[in-house]
Amino acid sequence: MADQHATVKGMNDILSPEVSKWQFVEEKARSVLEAFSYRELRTPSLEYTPLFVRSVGEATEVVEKQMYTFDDRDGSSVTLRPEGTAPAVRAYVSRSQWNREPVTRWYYLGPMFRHERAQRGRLRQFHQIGAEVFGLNAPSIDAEMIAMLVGMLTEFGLQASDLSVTINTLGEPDERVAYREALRAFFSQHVDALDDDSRRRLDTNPMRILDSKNPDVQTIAAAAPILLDTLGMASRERFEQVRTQLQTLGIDGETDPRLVRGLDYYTATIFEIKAKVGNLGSQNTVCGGGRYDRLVESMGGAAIPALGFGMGVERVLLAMTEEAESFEPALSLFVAPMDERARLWALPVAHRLRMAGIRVEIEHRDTGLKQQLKRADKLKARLALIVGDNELASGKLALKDLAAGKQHEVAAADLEAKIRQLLD
RNA sequence: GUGGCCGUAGCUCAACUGGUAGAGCGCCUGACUGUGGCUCAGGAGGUCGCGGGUUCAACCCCCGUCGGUCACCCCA
Repeated sequence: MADQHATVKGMNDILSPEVSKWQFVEEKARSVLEAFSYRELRTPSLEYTPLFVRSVGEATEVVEKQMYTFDDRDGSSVTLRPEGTAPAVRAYVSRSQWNREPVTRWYYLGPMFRHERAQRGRLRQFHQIGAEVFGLNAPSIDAEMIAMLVGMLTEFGLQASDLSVTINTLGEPDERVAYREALRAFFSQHVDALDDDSRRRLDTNPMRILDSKNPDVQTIAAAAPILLDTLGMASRERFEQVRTQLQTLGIDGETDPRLVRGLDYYTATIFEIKAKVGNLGSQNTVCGGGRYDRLVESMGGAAIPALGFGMGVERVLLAMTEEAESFEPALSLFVAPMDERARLWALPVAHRLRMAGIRVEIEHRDTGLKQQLKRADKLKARLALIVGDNELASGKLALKDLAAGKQHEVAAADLEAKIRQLLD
């Protein structure tokens, strides 16, 4: 397949009927987000490289080896966005949004790019539905967002019982730094028992050792200090309030003290939702996010707290077990002209119906009625309009209800009304 | 980035562990000339992912490459 028709590895065409499932998810997502008072934000796909290096973090996997970075023609380094928060923050800061609006809720929907080893649920061009809230730091907004996500996934047709919500808190940056040192000290005592990955993380990000899947490392990690225990009263109380309010909203989120995030900007509450159903492989995290209370300020803005999430559209689609075909829109009417003259007469009729919002297909090829009805059937048309010499002569059109097998004689003037009546 | 498995018609797969490819579904056409879904009969469609090697001979063996997939890693 490495020919001139190949797509770039990990990047796919999306066509019907699959695209119908995409549209369904996108429409549902939009309506839920709009209901929660978010407005859409559209940012460029390409940004100057330092934006991601500074916000996502220099030592993160994403920045170190997954970004599509190249020199633009003028020599400046640019990067295809690997995630949506940094561009949103850039947009927020660049127009001093906090001066215009104390609380900003933005959502976005679009392709992200990460050069990873592709597998099921992990593409190089993948799509995220995401949102950011700037200017709020009450625990209730954290709970609101998580509950909204569960609600959105439910709207997609997933059962709440098939989702698992995990939450944790990373505390404030200074608390995190202290904890990191504590962990480093702890694991340093057990260096001999650590695998290579974990040893490497001892320097770069000791918190990641905690969610190692190596059983030996897990045994040691079980005795490691717990972040939550080391946090100050304020952080712990805040987290407790998030948990309580989540319960109020009917969400039973499980606290996982080992949950960490791979992007550096996160603070305080972080969360993840996994889907336990569908065709997801090991990549079953459907969405994740958290607070990033220092990012706006560190990007040159005011000290504005914020939080956000990213949801992987491909993964949501895999979790949804319904066939893509079932999301395909039905064809309302197939117009079958018997010959050139009939087609000439029928085309403007079809045009008017289409402009009236009815989904209509008309045969443009010279083919017999039998073939046309077969085609109508294939297209799952609800109705067929037969136009031939008889109809043109009598002025009575033949409108056939394909499912019922009943044919109706209709005057041209009554056509639209009759169609709407039969479609109900 | 590391390791395993896989790659044959549009789709799902088959071809005695070497002798130059088949089925089902789908698609097209027809079964007395203006009526579909069922049935029947025909038909089109494959450089066996690509390149190289071994061999008298390769879809089947070897190497490389591209793609997919699973696990690790990472994350949405």
